[in-house]
Amino acid sequence: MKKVSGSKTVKVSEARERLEQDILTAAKRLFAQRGFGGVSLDHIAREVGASKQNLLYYFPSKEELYRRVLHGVLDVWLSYMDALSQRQDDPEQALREYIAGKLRFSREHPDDSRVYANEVVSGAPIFSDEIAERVIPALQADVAIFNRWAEQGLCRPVDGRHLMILLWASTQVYADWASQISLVLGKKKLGAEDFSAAESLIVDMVLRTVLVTSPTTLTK
Amino acid sequence: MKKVSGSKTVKVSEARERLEQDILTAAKRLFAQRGFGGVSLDHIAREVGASKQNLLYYFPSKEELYRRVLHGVLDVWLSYMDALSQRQDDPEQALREYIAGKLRFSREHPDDSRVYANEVVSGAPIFSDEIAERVIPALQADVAIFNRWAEQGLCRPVDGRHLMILLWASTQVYADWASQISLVLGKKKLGAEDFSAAESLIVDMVLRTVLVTSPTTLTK
DNA sequence: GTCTATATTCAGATAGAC
DNA sequence: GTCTATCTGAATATAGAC
Repeated sequence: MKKVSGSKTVKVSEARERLEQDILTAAKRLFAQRGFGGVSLDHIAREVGASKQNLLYYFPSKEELYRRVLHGVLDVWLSYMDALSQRQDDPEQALREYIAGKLRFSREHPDDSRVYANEVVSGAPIFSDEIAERVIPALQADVAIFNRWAEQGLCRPVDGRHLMILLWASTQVYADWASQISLVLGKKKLGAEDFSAAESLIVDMVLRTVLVTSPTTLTK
Repeated sequence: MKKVSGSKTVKVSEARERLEQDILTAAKRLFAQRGFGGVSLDHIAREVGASKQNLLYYFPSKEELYRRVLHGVLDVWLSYMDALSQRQDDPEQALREYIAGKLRFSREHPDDSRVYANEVVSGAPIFSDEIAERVIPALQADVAIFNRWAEQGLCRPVDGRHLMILLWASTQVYADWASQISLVLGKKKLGAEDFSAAESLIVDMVLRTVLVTSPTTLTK
């Protein structure tokens, strides 16, 4: 459809895709906030100025819409966590970039993070297959890279699996728990300075724990 | 009612309290798994072998039931996080006990942790007042204790607020993300050995980061 | 593609008999 | 306290006109 050259067909198709995207975006925000069961099609439809019948023209069912949202979320999630494999020769730099990337994800895509969190907290009833097939291999690849560093004597031999768990936990919390963190920090919304304070601390802790040699720059 | 000495009244009252507790427990498990919007009164009622009308005799509405569940969850949550204030003279021991306590909470009360997580991820629409009144002061007290240690030179001057955030994130993740962590560790259910591995790593990282003097026992 | 109309099921909640 | 019956609204989903 996209490649049809008749200008009218293209226009219609573009409009269609725009609405489809709008629906996905609105659905993502609402699912992030209230979970699958807490959102109605009517609610999503009103958000994009359409009717729920119209919405069911684009997506065959609510669950299918949710799957589509989750699928997109996973794409984004995974795209932010390939830093370890990119700098396989330099643990310090790789870890720094990994932490920075995951925090950037929390900052730039909080709704994606929350949809994912909602699904995992619920035991991933709908998406366990895709998580097992796409997320777990990626995580295990990171663990493997870390373990290789340890074998090569580039890192202290800490448990790579638990280290990775700690890394997502401490970075994603800035998206998923933003409401409570705001209260603790005494501000309405988290800002760039909060994310960089978080980054400093996490990097500091991780490098102190895993590096054999003294890292290049740490707080004194 | 509880103090009435007539045996019949006591019995009835006991039965009533038992059912009320059963409802609260079942509701907690279901809310933990599917969030407020994902659970119906019918669902909860079936779980305890009662009718939903009967359930509404004990609790005036679904939201009120949810509030009661959340209130109980908060009691438990807070009871596991007063370790810092208990050992104000000894940062190392206090931090060790705090981490151990929070991990014990994740292990012993995963549903409580998940109900709380669900509520916070959703932006705490129903419970923000109680969180602001009960949780935040407790957290700020911990931050204050930590900052005092830093002033006294007992700890390095890291940001106490972000340190506390990292501490709940890295401990609660073992309850809230259990389904995904199980997949990474390649086992059906998390066991004692997984929690102690987590504890070792977290304690190791925190002590390396905040202590001025060398801690008593760390991995080499 | 979007609209009106509607089928159907299920939700939370209430009333009243026992 | 628990039951049957019922109200009311909302939810997902479908059918058919335009």
